[in-house]
Amino acid sequence: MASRTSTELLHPDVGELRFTDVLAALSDPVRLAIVARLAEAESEAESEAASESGAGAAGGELACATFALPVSKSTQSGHFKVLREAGVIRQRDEGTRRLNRLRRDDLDARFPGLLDLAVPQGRAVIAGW
Amino acid sequence: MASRTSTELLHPDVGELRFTDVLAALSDPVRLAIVARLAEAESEAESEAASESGAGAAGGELACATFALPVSKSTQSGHFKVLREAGVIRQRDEGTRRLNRLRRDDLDARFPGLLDLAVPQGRAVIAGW
DNA sequence: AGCAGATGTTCGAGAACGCCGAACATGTTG
DNA sequence: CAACATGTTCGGCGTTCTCGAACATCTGCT
Repeated sequence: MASRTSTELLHPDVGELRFTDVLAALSDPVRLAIVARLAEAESEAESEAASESGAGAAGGELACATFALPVSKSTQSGHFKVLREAGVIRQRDEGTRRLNRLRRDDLDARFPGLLDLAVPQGRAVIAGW
Repeated sequence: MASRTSTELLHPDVGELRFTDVLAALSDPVRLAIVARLAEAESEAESEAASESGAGAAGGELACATFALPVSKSTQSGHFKVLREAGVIRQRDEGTRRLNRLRRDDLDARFPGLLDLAVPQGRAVIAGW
């Protein structure tokens, strides 16, 4: 899985984030849906931490396979890669799964309001499926 | 001039604006620079109307040729077309020139805050030239 | 009217990118 | 170890982007 040869997952630093790359990453319905689902998982993790329950997406992380996307697996892989290299999500490997988390803090710091705009749009995409 | 065969310039209605198309339109440095210049022309026209002077970009409109862009003319034509069909700008023909204006009202109505985010980024692009 | 210049668009070719199925790599489980 | 599950990589195919060259339309000048 996850190409454990020697290459590590490259994530741009907060200061490295390029507006055009982030917009390009968010300008696709599938990727927008991914972002919306991650935002949902994020808030779920928050409320669960407050209520001390134990299920759900721990830490707001979701594996790639948990998204039921209407594209092939290889295309999904490409979409996650675009989001990661643009700095929209952060990925880490755990066992056979690759966990994804939204980089909300970094995005809010550099482009305040953008995620608040994109997430509802992503939800609308999902609603149309 | 502007292809006066029979096809009129098609502009999407405010309700027709698609988030993904707008983001894709804004995810290019050249187009971002165009938007920033139009925003500048817009505010110039505003202050001039207040002071009753007469020069500058009337009504916040700028002809395609007034942008000194580092791409070929045909590519510029394509960029303006993308912006228009995404609903970011409105174009109208006057004589031999095609005048462009930012659709700020429509964009602010559908995606509030997006232009406020994009315009400074476009200015940064111009500053790097 | 006629012709030259200015402003944009369209066309054709070559490069770059996106999506897919198939094959591969890695980790987990019985 | 074998079967399975999760993702990535590869090669092909179609779409999209960019450019120069040619074309179309309007304005001015003579």
